[in-house]
Amino acid sequence: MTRKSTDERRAQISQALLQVMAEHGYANATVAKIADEADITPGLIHYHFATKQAILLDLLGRLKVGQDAVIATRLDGVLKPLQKLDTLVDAFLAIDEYARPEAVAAWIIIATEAIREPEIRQAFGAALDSYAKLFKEIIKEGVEAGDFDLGELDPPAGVAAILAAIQGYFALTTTYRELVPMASAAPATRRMVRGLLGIELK
Amino acid sequence: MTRKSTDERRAQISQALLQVMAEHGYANATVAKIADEADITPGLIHYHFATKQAILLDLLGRLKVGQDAVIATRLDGVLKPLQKLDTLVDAFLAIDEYARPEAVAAWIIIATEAIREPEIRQAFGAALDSYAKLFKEIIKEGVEAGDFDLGELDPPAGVAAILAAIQGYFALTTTYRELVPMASAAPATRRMVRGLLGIELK
Amino acid sequence: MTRKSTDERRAQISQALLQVMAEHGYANATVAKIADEADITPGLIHYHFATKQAILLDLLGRLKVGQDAVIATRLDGVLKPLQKLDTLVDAFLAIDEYARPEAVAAWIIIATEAIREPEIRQAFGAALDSYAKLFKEIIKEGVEAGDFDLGELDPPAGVAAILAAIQGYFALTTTYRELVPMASAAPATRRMVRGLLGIELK
Amino acid sequence: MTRKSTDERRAQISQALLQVMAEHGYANATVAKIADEADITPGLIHYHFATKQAILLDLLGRLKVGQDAVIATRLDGVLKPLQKLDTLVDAFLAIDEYARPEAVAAWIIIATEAIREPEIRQAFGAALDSYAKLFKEIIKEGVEAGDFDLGELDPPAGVAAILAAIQGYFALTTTYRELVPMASAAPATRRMVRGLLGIELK
DNA sequence: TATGAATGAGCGTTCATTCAT
DNA sequence: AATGAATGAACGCTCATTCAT
Repeated sequence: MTRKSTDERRAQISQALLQVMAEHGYANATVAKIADEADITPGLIHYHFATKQAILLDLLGRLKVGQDAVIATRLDGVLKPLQKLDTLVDAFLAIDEYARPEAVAAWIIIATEAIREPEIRQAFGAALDSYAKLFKEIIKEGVEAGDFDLGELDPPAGVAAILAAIQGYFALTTTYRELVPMASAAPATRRMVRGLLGIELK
Repeated sequence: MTRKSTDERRAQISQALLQVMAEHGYANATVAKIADEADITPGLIHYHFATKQAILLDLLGRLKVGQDAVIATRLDGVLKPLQKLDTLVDAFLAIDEYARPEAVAAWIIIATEAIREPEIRQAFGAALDSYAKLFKEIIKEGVEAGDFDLGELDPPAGVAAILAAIQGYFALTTTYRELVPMASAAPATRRMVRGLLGIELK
Repeated sequence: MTRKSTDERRAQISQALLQVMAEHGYANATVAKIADEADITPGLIHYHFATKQAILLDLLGRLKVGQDAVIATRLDGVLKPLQKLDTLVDAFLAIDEYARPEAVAAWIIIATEAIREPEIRQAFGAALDSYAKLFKEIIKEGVEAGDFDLGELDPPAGVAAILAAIQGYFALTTTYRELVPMASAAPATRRMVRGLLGIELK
Repeated sequence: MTRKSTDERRAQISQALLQVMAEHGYANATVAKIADEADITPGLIHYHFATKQAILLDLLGRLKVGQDAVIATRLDGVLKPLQKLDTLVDAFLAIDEYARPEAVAAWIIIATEAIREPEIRQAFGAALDSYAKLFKEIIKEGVEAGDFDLGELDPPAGVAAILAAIQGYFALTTTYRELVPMASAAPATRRMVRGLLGIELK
């Protein structure tokens, strides 16, 4: 076995969990399967991670960091609130919506695991909060500029709606892709966002 | 233990799974816990269901039947397509969006389990299809009547968008309720539906 | 596998632990070895006992109950304090001192396990306390009757000394029997008791 | 890490085992914990000791050497057999009976480990033999001088009794100290020794 | 001498399922 | 229809030991 640094191994193990989980779910992503996927021994996994759950938390962190990087890159130079929202929606759902299906699957598996596991719930909630904050700032910006009109709703409700649409597309494309026409998620969500924010469709 | 008819027992066991699953997830909903919740013995569960998965499938069927009944009742007498959509959205998300949180939790747990278990995937897909068909007919009706304008999208894309929003709200309220303002899901979704279908907000 | 009542099984499993522990110690008395000794499966052990430690506690209880029965029988009809003490010393150390070496080994293994395991410490302490109480009453009786003279010591110190002698003989006969001449433990302890209590040897 | 001579390291590791064992027992004194206590790495432990058991044997040797030194010092200049016995009893049990509780705990843990591990049994037996020889010579001396009268017992039986009392006090103070009144072990044992050897208490 | 990543055998425990009653 | 003892395969995890560096 070639020796690797701790961080390399941790990344490798998290990726192995990602792959295995996409096929088997979390509970059935056994340490043995993860080890097999990573081509290492189960003992080594527990040398780098105290528990299986710790791998999931590490994976969640890496998914978040990766997505944050994508968002930051795409958002760079975008000025208008509506364009920012479109960019964000694209970052989550656009053409590459099928690009990393395992990552999307992992996301909704983590969400489900968060129901019953407080530590995961907390980490998942923190990630969601971070995205929510991003959306909220943009929506407030648009409201203040007079571009957006939420009607009887307040910005947090608008944020929740957008996140729900994204999360729902994640779930649908992962569990029952046949229902979602190719490349329809981002444009449909853009239309929904406009309805939500009281913006005239041209 | 008083003897009960097979169907009563099956319903009782499915409900017990619903309760246990809401707290522990599917994998950790052990037969012993289900038996405990149902106040019967593990052996009896396997007298009525060959496998644990069979209980989940039975539960899914009962959830569907129950929801169908609610929808049929609410939809009765509603004529206009947009009103029908609003009624459906309400049936899924309205004030009683928190009314049966265990049932909602069960739904998204089943969705996640569908990722890896073909038989569950099929049953879950059938349930989704049934709802999709309902939405599609209404959308087509609205499009033909000239009430709806999907722009570059086709009806299946519109259906997927609405189902995504509903599914996403289910997930969000179950995993991270703090993010979703009380009673905002249905009105926000109504606004999104209008945007999606190109309907002017009054 | 013939079916047995829970209590029969529990007794059988505790006895199996006793046997295995005498040869391998507690840590190396694996559930697999215990199951093998009892001619059952590891799963069945955990059907009757939640943890391996629970078996040890059960065994301790059964050892105590057995020893208490022996003591009660022997003490029956004995009136004088010194005779009572001799009878007790005999009950612990006499000719049958080698009769159940596994039980004696189990006792000192439990004592050692008590060092680090609070729950075992508590149960072991309770058993010791029960014996201590017995000795203390007899010593007080003898002191009040003017038969015993502890010098500068108080009854608890006398009790501790007797228990130490018994415990020490248990340890020595179990770990290094060659050092203890056959059948010398009880008579030597009787002499020590007399010295402790200031009684003239005839 | 500053480099140290082999013997320094071995002593350091043995002491670390002593500390860890007092809290966790032998089986649970993992090499990792020992390394942690010694502030070195697990690998280095196996550079200095082939096996974990070898550390225990080394520790036993060091405990013996230390105790021998204490005994030699205390015994220096003591002439009469009974005074020698008192001095020895004190060396094992006197006021400093609580002085090095870890060492006492280690001793009885080693005794228990000796039950199942031949190599440890042998080393432990050799240590005991050495103490037994010491006691035996003194007892013989006293018998020949007419100071001691063992009654029906022979010197080895007397030796065993004294060692049992000491070992028993070790066990009791380690596992259930509440039972042993402060500073009572040595005086009580002195009285027991007198009874054993037929010496009139003044 | 020293490190710490890596191994692999084995541990206590869980649990869906079976089956004698 | 119902019980609950029993099975056996698998699980997450531990740890003494090895070894490349």
